[in-house]
Amino acid sequence: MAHKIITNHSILKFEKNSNDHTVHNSILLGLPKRECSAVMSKLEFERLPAHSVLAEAGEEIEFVYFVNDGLASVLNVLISGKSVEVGLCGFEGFVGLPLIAGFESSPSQIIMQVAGSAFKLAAKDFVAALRSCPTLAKSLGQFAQEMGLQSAQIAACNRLHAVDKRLARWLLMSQDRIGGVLVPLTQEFLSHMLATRRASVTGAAGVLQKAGLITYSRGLVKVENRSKLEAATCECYAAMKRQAKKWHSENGAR
Amino acid sequence: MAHKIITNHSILKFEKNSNDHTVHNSILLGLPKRECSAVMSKLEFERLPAHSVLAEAGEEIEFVYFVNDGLASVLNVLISGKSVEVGLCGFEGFVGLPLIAGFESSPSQIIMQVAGSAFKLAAKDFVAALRSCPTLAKSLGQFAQEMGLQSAQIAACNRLHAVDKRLARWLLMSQDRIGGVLVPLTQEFLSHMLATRRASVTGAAGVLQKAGLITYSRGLVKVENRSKLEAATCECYAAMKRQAKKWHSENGAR
DNA sequence: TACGGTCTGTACGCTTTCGTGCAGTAATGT
DNA sequence: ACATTACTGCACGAAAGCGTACAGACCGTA
Repeated sequence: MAHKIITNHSILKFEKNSNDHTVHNSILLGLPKRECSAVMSKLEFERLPAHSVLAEAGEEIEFVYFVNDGLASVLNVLISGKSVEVGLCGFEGFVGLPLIAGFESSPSQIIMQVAGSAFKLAAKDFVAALRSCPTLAKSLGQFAQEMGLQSAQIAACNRLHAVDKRLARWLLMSQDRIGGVLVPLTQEFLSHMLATRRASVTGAAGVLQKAGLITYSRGLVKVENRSKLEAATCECYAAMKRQAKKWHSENGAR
Repeated sequence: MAHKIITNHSILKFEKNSNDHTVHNSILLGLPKRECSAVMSKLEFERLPAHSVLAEAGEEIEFVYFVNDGLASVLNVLISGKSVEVGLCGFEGFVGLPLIAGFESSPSQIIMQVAGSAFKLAAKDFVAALRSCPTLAKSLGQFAQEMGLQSAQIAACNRLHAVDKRLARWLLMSQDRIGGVLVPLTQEFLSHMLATRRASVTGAAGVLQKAGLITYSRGLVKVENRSKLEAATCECYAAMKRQAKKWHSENGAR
């Protein structure tokens, strides 16, 4: 037992023991003091277990979330019940984007894939806060562009690239957003993300594992060789990262 | 010759003979008088032949365009040279969205698929105008959300739906944006839009034609039965339209 | 220690799409 | 009128993915 591999269980324990309300969310951290305290005073910290729903497709947005930990997926749900992931959001992001344009319903379902936490705010309070916080509005506008970029790149990737490349991309994107080398997700859920059969995920994951890029077992993927994994994925991962970096340097430079 | 089918040639003649500078662009039409005249005074009308490039992937945005006629495609171009369409824009839209968030480069290539025209403005003049036109800023923010919705839905559609459904969706979306029943595009270009082989387009188009939904010949598709075409496509077309409609009713209702 | 639930590996036949090449036909230009 | 270009139809084997099913491995709990 002593040298046993880390399991879901131990991750959950760590999560439960944590009392950390420190702000990790990039958008909140980037606000000037005045706006930050104005917004923070209204925020409520909330733990988000895996698979909790932050927004339902087609429904009115009740709360917005500044994600602090964990990983949220933006999913497009089809009538058949199948879903396709069109975006990923971690501590760098925000859930509730339509509100910044004056829209009130979310076109996508957004769920936590990896348990975490967020600072939460009622939609109408958020809209009010937005009016008095220009920096916040700007940051969220930029984040919206980044999510659009993600959707666009994923649209291309879904069309042109094989399952194993897409899996590698997904793992890299996830790792960027949750930190650490462990990605706690079963093949079943990965198959929903990539909109493919679980059997295909088994195959793709097997390829990556045999190449020594990852190890995984029962719902826990560990990235063993990050740089080789980057080499094994399609260009889409690098393309998104490059454009995001470019945008932020443009923004910082003025 | 008398009863000959309308060809590309006749469309081009019509285009060239037209002297119409009437504003059809929805965003401009939606502006209050003050903003509209402020913006319009700086705009320059420009004819846009098919395949003209409005923005180059990864490059700085020089001009923005309020599309007035024709059809622009937002393309994600991959290293291989293949491209995937991630969005469509006609008279309802605008090219240059990253600027509204303070970003200066376009992640996508945007080209005219169907010849048309636009009102054009230098990027820095646009940024200046934006500051004094809140309604414009809001409209563009909303349009950005709609383009994000498009990308997301297309990402799902590209993953899950067969070529002929996607082709039908594309034709419907195009028709909505250019008006009329004629869509002047060759199979070769359609294959780039749908990121598939031209041979696959031939097959899919043949299916639609045999079913009496469209006729086409040498670069000109004619929609013969709109409602049946809507029945023949996947849910994605209706899903996008429904959400857009919902958003606008939410916006109008307040 | 046994059990039930969850997760993973693998196999089968089938459909769709891919990559490619070639031939036929309509429009264009000189 | 003729050559050239552009567009379309089709055929071929190869490859990838799909839907499905089943068995084995692992875990927590009783």
